[in-house]
Order: sequence, then structure tokens, then C-alpha cells
Amino acid sequence: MDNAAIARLLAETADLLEIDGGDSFRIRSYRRAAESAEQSTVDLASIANDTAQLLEIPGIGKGMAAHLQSIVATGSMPLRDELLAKYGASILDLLKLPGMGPKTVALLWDAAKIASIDQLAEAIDAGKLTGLPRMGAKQIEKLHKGIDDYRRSVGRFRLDVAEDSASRLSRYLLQFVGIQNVSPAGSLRRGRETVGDLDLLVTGPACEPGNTAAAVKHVAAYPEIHDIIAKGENKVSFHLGNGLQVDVRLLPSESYGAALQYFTGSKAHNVALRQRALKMGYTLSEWALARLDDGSTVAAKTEKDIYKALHMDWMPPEMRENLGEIEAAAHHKLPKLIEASDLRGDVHMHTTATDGRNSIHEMAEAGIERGYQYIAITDHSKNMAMTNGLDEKRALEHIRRIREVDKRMEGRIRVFTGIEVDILADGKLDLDDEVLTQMEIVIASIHTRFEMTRDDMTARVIRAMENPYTRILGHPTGRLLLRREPFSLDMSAVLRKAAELGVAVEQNAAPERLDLCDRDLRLAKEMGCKVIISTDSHDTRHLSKIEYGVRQLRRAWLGPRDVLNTRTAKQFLAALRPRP
DNA sequence: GCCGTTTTCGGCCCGACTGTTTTCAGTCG
Repeated sequence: MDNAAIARLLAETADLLEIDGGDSFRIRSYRRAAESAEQSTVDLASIANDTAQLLEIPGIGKGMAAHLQSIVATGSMPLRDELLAKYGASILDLLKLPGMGPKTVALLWDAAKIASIDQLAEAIDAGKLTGLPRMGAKQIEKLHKGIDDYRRSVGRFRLDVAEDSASRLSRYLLQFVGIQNVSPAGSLRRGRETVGDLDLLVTGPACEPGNTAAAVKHVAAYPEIHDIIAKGENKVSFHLGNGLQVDVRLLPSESYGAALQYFTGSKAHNVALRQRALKMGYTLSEWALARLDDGSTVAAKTEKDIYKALHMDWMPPEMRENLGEIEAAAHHKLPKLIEASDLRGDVHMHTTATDGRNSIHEMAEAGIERGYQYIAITDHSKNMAMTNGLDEKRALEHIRRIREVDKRMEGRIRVFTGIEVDILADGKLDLDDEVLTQMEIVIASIHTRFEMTRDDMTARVIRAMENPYTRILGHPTGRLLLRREPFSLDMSAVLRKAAELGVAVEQNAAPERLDLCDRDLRLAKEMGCKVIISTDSHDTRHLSKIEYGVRQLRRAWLGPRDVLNTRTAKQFLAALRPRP
């Protein structure tokens, strides 16, 4: 069991305890232990026997150490089992609905023994919720919508989760001598923000026709398999423990390119490509591009061969959505897409001054390690009380410390002073101008999800951008993938205004955020809106998550010139809206 | 349940917003 799985069990226990009405400080200690487990760089399972070593981890005391040992030994712990027996596992799904916290779950349980989303939906339809305390019409409507959103998202997985599963499985598959190559295809390869299932293409001597039995057996013996759906000569389908469906296909190497092309998709791209092939007297399948008349193979071994035979340039998978890439490739006019290595700086991150886990200096060193020429320290402002947000006085002290570190780096990296200010209900920022005027980078972000109309929400964001100190609009849509829908915002009005004012819009690269979807990004490019990409990192490790945001930019055909932080430090500052 | 001690127990990030309250509880960040 890895640390992440242990952390999940502990967090789950905390949720259950909360529903059960347990002591809030006790609950918090379970949460902290979960966080600690997740963050820890030592493999907990391997040191579980050594109690002394466990106790060295912050947030782990005698009780928690015993829990950990139980988890590693049995896969669970008595307290969790007890609570699960009482409520059932699916009661935890209820907490995923917006506006639904432990108290409300407990209320629903006490009043109507509701313990799952399906039961809640039934109860709403039957009108059983009316009359319950704190359950007015609005609240019920909110839950109803939340259930709809939830049901739309089940069965999909975030890109980073799928990628993680894919790379672990790949490592396992490659242990087999006859397997030489494993490539993810499908929406994972195209860099979609969420994926429905995993397509892995496998080649090597053990994958040649008539010779696959041993390789199939190896695939089916993968320890993380939950249940096998189908097992044939060339394909094994199964679910992983986390519910992700995986299709592993064994392919002869001579049709590898055709298969990779076919299984990468998208469907729309493939349909258009096959039409093109037909017009040229060919037929395209997962096995090969072949002549229509005599069936002889024209190309099959690599994707490049196939596109070339269709008189096209090879294109990155992120572009394959039939949104003009076929014509562009045929006219040899594909744009150059941005790459992570083009970026010269990351300008949104937090430190221990607020809710980050590393110091200014550590973040700077991590920036250097990534090859950056500059970073910006942008901690939270006072309205974010929970994060220990900075008030005016602390913000000024913090700037002084940032400048000190900047000086101490002696040009190895520039460290910009900055702040992530909160946008209040009326669109004002929560810090005084005297402080903001000291900052090189002012990111204005919405953190509170107000129940307001689309027009009011849009006006609020625009008002915040009209503040002359705002240089960047931070995580503009507030979405959390598979958990929370974006704000109700008129995105084209926001982007138009940003372009007009010269405010840069942030693509938040964290894989659970990816604020701007490809459509928003295309819109931003069309309108000449400045775009920056950043990680909103709370620790040094998170800086590498920039890759996920970059893939989203690539899906919208953005090149290095379309993104401000591909520029040098000086050029970057000059490209931002001028300070008042 | 953890931590840091005042070695035996008290403290443990807090403020804004919403809906249903007629003065506040619950959720969120």
C-alpha cells in the first residue's frame, strides 16, 4: 500500500467521524495525519514495523502509529470498519455534493436514513426532504443540481490520476521480457483534462500474432487489477482498484503506427482522416493504411508514415480534435506549440508565511532547479483567514523578506514580490492600495463562491480587473475538475475586458484546476488576451505540475509567443499591464 | 488524537457568505 492510499483511508475515517459527530480536534488530527502521510517522502508501509520511526513523522503519535500499522497489515483499521459498518461506504459520496457537509449528512441520516446519493435523489423526488430543518426550496434545488453534476462526472478520472495509473502499469508490463514498448493512447495521449478509460498499446516479440499467451498472462496478473472484464488473444480489459477501466492491446510491431493513430483518436479526427484516405484511394484502419484496389499496405509502422502517405505533416496528439488540424497539416501550416521547456518563470506560489509548506528561499532554489529565470512569491491576503492570509502590515514585512532572498540569490534567479489578493463580493480587493503599489505582481483571485447571477458574477470580476493594481486575474473560473463546476461567468466578456485593460489571465496548471478549458483558451487567443501559466504551488514539488497546464495550452494551439512567461524576466514585467 | 510542555492537561489557523434563522448553524476556503 502506498502513502496516497494510506492517506485516503485516514481522510475517509475523518469524514466518517465527522458525520458521526465526533470531537472536532480529534477529527482534525486524522486529517493532519492524512496530509502528513501524503506528503511524507518515506514509504510508510516499509517502516510500519518501526514505531519509533513512525513517531518522528509530524502529526503521528502513539494512537495514529497503531492505526497505520493496522492499515498496512490488514488494509483497514478497526475504527474505520466500525463506522463503515454503521453507515455504509456510499455515505461518503454525499460529501462530494456542493453545500453538503457532515452536519447535513448526519441530519439526512437521522431523519430519513439516507446513506447514498441514489437514496438522496429518491428522497428529493418523493418530497421527503421538505420540512426538515434547514431544508428550504433553494437548498433542495441546489442538491438536485449537485446530484446531476455528480452523475455526469462519475466514471471519469483526472489526467494526473490516469497518468499515474498508466505509468505504474507500464513499468509492470515492461518487466516482461517479450514486451518492449508501452504507449498510452486515447484521451490520455491527447492530454484531455479528464479521461474515461485507459488505452495502453503494447508491442514486442511477445505480442506477435499467435505468440501472445504468455504476455496476456503477465498482463492479467497485474497486482492492482480489481476485476477482469475480458481477456482475449490481443486484448485484456480490466478495472483497477480505483475504478479506472484499462484496455491493454498487444500489437504486432508492423502495425504499431496505425494502431497508435487509431486508438489515439479523437473519433472526429479519425472520421475526417478516413474520409481523406478514401478520396485518395486508400482505406485506413487500426491495422494499416491500405490501397482500396488491391488491399496492399501503404503505411502502418509509424504514425509519421501514415500521415505522410496522406500528404500531411505529423501532428501532436493534443491537436487531433478535427478543429482545423487536418487542413493545417495538409498545407504544412501546423503551428509550433508551446512546450514546458519554453517557460522561463512561474509567477504564482505560496510559502510558509501563509499556507505553503516551503520558505521563500526553498521555492527560489526549486525554481532554479527547474531552469527558471524568475519566480514570484504570491501569498494569500488577509481575507483568506484560514490560510493565515497577510494583512497590510505582514504583507509589507513579507515583501522585505522576498527582496532579501532576491538579493541573496545574486542573479541566479529573480524573485518578484507579489500577492494573491482576494476579490470581495463587491469586486473590491481586500488590501489597501499603499500595499499593492509595492508589489511587482498582483494577482486578483476569487475564492468565495457567491450565489449570484451570471451577470453579477461577471461584473464582479470585471470590477476587480478595473482596479489599476490588478496585473493578473488568478484562477478565473474557480472550477475543480470532477468536483465543482466553474463559476457562472460570461467568459467572453471577461476575456474581452482583460484584453482591453491589459490584465493577464492565469491558466492555473494544477491538474485539478486547469481553469481555462481549451475553448476559453482559444477565445483568449482570438481576443488578443494576455495569458500566463502558473502552478499556484504550495510546495516545491508542485512546481512540476506545470506540465498539465502546458498540455491544455497545446490543445488550444497556443505557441510560445502566446504565453507571457516564456519571456525573460525583464520582458515579462514589461509585457504585464503597467503599474499605476 | 497530537503536541508541548507550566510533566498531566489545555490548546488546537478564522472570517465571509448563504439560507433559514428571528440571532444563527453550516459550508467553504
